[in-house]
Amino acid sequence: MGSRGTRKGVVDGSWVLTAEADSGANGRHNRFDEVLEAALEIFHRNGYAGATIQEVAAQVGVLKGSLYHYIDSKEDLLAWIFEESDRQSLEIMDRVGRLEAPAIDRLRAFAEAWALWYMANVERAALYFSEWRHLNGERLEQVIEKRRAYERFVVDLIEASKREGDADPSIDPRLACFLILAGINGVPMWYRRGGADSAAEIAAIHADMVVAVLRGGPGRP
Amino acid sequence: MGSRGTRKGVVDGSWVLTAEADSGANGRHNRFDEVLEAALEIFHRNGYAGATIQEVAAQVGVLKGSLYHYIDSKEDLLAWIFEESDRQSLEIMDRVGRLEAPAIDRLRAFAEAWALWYMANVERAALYFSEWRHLNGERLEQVIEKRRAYERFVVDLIEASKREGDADPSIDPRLACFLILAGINGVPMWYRRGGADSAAEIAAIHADMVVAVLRGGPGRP
Amino acid sequence: MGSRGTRKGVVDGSWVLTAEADSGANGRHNRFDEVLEAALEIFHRNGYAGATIQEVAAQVGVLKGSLYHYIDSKEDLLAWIFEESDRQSLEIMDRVGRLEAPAIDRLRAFAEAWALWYMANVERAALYFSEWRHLNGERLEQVIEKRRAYERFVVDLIEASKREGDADPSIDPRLACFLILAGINGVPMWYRRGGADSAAEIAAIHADMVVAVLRGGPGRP
Amino acid sequence: MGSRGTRKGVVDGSWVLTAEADSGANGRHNRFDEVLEAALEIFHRNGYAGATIQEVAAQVGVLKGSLYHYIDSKEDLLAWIFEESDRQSLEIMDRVGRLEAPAIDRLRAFAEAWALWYMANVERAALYFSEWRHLNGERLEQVIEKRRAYERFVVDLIEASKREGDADPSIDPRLACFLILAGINGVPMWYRRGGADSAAEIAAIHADMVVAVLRGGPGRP
DNA sequence: TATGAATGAGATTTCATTCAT
DNA sequence: GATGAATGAAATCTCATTCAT
Repeated sequence: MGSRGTRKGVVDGSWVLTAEADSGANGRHNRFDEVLEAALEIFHRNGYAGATIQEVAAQVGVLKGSLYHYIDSKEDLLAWIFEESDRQSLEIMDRVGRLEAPAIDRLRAFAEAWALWYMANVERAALYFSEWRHLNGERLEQVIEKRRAYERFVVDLIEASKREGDADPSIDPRLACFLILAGINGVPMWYRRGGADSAAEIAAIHADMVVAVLRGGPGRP
Repeated sequence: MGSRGTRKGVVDGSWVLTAEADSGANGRHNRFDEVLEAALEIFHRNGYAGATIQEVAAQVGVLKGSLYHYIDSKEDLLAWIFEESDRQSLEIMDRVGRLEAPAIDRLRAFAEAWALWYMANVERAALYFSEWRHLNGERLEQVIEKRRAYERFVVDLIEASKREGDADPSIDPRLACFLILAGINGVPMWYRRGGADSAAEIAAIHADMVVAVLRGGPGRP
Repeated sequence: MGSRGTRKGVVDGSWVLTAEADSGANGRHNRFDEVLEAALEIFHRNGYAGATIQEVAAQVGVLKGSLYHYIDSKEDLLAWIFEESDRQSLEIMDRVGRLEAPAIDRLRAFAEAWALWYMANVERAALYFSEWRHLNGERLEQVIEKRRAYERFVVDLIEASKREGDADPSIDPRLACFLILAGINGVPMWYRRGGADSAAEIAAIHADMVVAVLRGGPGRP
Repeated sequence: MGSRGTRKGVVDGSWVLTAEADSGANGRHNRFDEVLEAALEIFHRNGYAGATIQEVAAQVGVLKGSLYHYIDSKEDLLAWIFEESDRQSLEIMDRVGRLEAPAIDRLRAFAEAWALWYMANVERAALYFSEWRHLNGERLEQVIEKRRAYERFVVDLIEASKREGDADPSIDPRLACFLILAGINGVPMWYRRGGADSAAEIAAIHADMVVAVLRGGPGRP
């Protein structure tokens, strides 16, 4: 319980609503951001391949030809959406990385923050994990590299937890890592903002699970 | 561990590899099944919208026009793939439903069976949960209806567990339900058949987590 | 009135129902005739270009590939249908040509017979005049040649009528000819076999009109 | 003869050449009209089903894909062509409907105007009566409904003529109606603009026939 | 004869993208 | 910046035709 209190510190921040709130906050709500937001919504609704530039343009309120004042290609839209997602993800890692606490607590903080971010940015997060294969060339490589960095970050935390005696030594760090990163992925299938279950509650459950699995709980005789 | 032995009984069956193994077993490897398998692979690789009939045809080894001997539309391919998935999902529910055991054990059996099926049929399962929106009309309604039936099945088990005193009374059944159903969804992001971690091991971990969360254990102070 | 009695002689004959009744009469109702009948119906329903071999095959009750035991191409179907129509048209000219009567009476007989044939074979006749352009090469030339022969036949009758003093000398024979041949063309738009107005009645009206126009009557002050 | 002079009043108007002449007259020759004109020509030449979008595009001078800037489907082209035809037909009825004259004279005016329109717009008119079956759904129903309205208009005129004592009481109004409407249908088979027989002459003959048949002339003892 | 799988050409349609205005 | 016409490549789908069984 006490630990949860401290975790608040981690997740407390404007970043939770970053994407949407940000642009509005400082009036820089320019056309380019509008385009990215429209693309985010449309891509989430129909998938990247199933979405059309025409739909994005309609969402913005311009004709499709006009979109090309802001982008060079459809893939640009996806890439720029991902860039913002990268920034937000990085911020989570930064905050957690700066915590002064046992590795297991930082892991819990990370799991919870991750889940919270996911739920506060369902469209963005879902896109981030399901549509990356539609990038090409260098961009694709960058995305894969970013994924590896996340993995290394979490794996390091897990191994630290094991060294500190807070995690079952038999735990496979990669497996546990993906449990944390990907376990929340099913959320968009059912999570509705403002539903009965608060995002905070769900995030806590997710973090509990992660810690329980790492500790190797009584559930495993 | 012993409990795992008995669980084997539940999940032990040809169904785990049903779709793929079946047709190969007895030379009835007809063209139509080949077409569905090819579509499954291509759709999984590129997504339904990003995949082309041309690619499916090439995978089968015929010209694109020839595919229309077997289907009426691209959507048909998706629908028929889903039909088989429905059949397989239903079988899991049937097997679990016929178990004579406390609800919490049946839940665990279900969670494990679900995860095992998922990993034995990663492409199929991933498709099942990510591409259903590309169906239209009545087919879309049917898919949604099927989803509701799964949900009801699991929710009922959870509520029975609560009545039988094996689950934390404060658990929200819907939330727990989606934990079971969707928690495994992230798996395709990283699971590789034949990797170091056996599917059975992963499924057991998943089942453990589910039960731990339902019991509300020491993991939640 | 008396003239109508003699006309009976002209139109009285099996040819009125030729196409359909014939094949049934002598049991030679073979598959090939069935195919032509099916094609006639389908081509009439959807037009030649709009009809598919598949539809014709379904009407016959075989698969489309099987049709090619009877034909070499889709165009063959049209050509053979036209061949039968040619035969039937020729028979009308023959019968009229053998009549011993003033030209104007033979013209009337022809107009009436023509209309009667048209109404007894609406599908065939409508096809005959609307789909000939879909023939190619020599077949197209033949059809056009046949049309010219009809025209000459009628034009000759009209000129004879003029010589015999039964037709207005100022009448343009070609114009009158087409009046006779084409004037009945609109019939399929509204004629329904077995309707209140008997085919005989309609044919008589048509013949009346033709003669009235040729005579140049009091209708033209 | 004098009566023909007054009839001029009915048919005298730009509408005779409306479609084609109009757009050219005032330079507002926009692309959309060009597309419709091209489609009209191509559809008339090959039939709707036998014509290709490719051919229409070539006639306009753009690539086939570009046509979809103006239409949503090939059927749209047909539908829009028909819409213009509807407008023109309606105008004829309007003009005739506003005439102050005995019903039989209005009928004659209608028959003549109808024939004149037909000959001034052969392609359009032929299409109007031969290709309507290729429309679907609501559009098909609308066309059928329009046809019924024409019929009612003419039937009403015929019945009025009977009441006014100018038409043979034994005439079947529906039959006579179709005589007027459909009797001119065969024209495209042989009429060539600028031929020896002026459109006006042919229209007059058609009107004569119609009136003669309605009056029940000496041709019918 | 009949089947049904396959072909291959071509039809309609879609859509990212360009560009003159 | 914005428009809308146009492009061109490619996608889905159709269909007459062939052919081994």
